[in-house]
Amino acid sequence: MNRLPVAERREQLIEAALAVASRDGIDAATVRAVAAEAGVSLGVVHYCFQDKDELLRAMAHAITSANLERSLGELPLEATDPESVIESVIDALWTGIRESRGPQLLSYELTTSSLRHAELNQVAIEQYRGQWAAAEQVLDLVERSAHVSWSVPRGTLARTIVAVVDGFSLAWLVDGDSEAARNGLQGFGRFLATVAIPASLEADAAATLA
Amino acid sequence: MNRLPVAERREQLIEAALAVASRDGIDAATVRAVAAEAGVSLGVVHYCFQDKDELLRAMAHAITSANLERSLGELPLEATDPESVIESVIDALWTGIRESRGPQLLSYELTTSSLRHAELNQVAIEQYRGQWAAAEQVLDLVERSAHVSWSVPRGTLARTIVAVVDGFSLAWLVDGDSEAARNGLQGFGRFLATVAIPASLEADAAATLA
DNA sequence: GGTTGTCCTGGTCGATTGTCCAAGTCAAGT
DNA sequence: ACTTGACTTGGACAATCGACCAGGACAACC
Repeated sequence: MNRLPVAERREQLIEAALAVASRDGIDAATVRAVAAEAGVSLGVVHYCFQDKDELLRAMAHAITSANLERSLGELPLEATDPESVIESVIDALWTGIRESRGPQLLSYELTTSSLRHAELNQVAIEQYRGQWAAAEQVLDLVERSAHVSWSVPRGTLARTIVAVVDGFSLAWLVDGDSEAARNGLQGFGRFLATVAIPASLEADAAATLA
Repeated sequence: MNRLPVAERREQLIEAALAVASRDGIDAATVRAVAAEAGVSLGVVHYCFQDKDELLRAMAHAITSANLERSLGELPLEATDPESVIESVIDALWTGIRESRGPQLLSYELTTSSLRHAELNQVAIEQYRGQWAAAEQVLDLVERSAHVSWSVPRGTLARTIVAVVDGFSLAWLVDGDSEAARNGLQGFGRFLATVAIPASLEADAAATLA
């Protein structure tokens, strides 16, 4: 095999761990399986990572980042009325989820594992801090492109968004009913629209005054 | 130790497995740990269960039943207006959840494990079929005691309820913020009230006609 | 060309796991 | 009292795991 500087080898092993764990579950991501997936001999893993836990933490960090990029990457916004903006945002979000079943399931496995094993202590809370922040960014986006503000505190609303997406995603992982998940999320989107108050009047007035 | 007929011994072992797994996680529920928790020697487990998987399936069935009983057991209903009924139902439900952190986390561990391991294939879908049915029963209850019907199909609404409760529960398991979870669920309850249409007129009319 | 340090090899170790078994114990029925 | 069958015991087994190490291979630099 070709020699690599340790930093690049780490990235490769993280990718391999992600592939194994997404495909076969977190329990299948043994040191040996990861080494085999990367086409590397056993000792390399312990040369690049002190622990198996350090590898898992790095993998968790990687998948969390990937999830956030996927959530915020697309978002084509053309419409301006709140209902349409929210609908298209949810559609893009849900499409991203349903196309990554393995990583999605792995995320929940990581969350529960983190809550049980002290070595992965910070993983779960980092996942959710990231998701809550991402949800707030989505709220910002809708605010700006639909010219609305929210009648509910942003933090509360962001937490609700994450909870609802989590809940429907989990149910979809179990029974595979994509239509039910999509419909449920769109129903939540219509609720979201009811707590969006048109800010055009006050905003325009403020802009005019300035 | 005292001798027991195999049926009772099975129940005892299921309880022991539930205790170990709720306290230390599903991975800690090894055959040896369960036997030790029950104060029984190693071979007894394989005398009562063919597999470790059969024990885990029995444990999953037990915790699912327990969760459903907990969700439907209490529910003190005095108020008659939809908002109050829904509020008290959600309060009781959330109280039940926050007082059983271990079993709640174990439920999610079982769900993800079921989705990865073929031996636990049916566990997750049974969990959710039970929860969806329970949510429909709660909707029935609210219907009858608040004299409303729903402007959204029951199945859809039940699925949404389970998703929202799941989502907020998971977030609470991660960051432990009980107030945020309670507020979020009550906010969802107020949304639920908006899709409840007062059926008193038609119901009374129908009753009068009959 | 020799030296130094980085990177890789593949085998070994102890611990833990699920599974199995030969033997022991005890209560019930004859 | 004795036999039968149900229940229990505790050790042994192979498999798998994370961790470790002595040494080989290679590139870069003096």
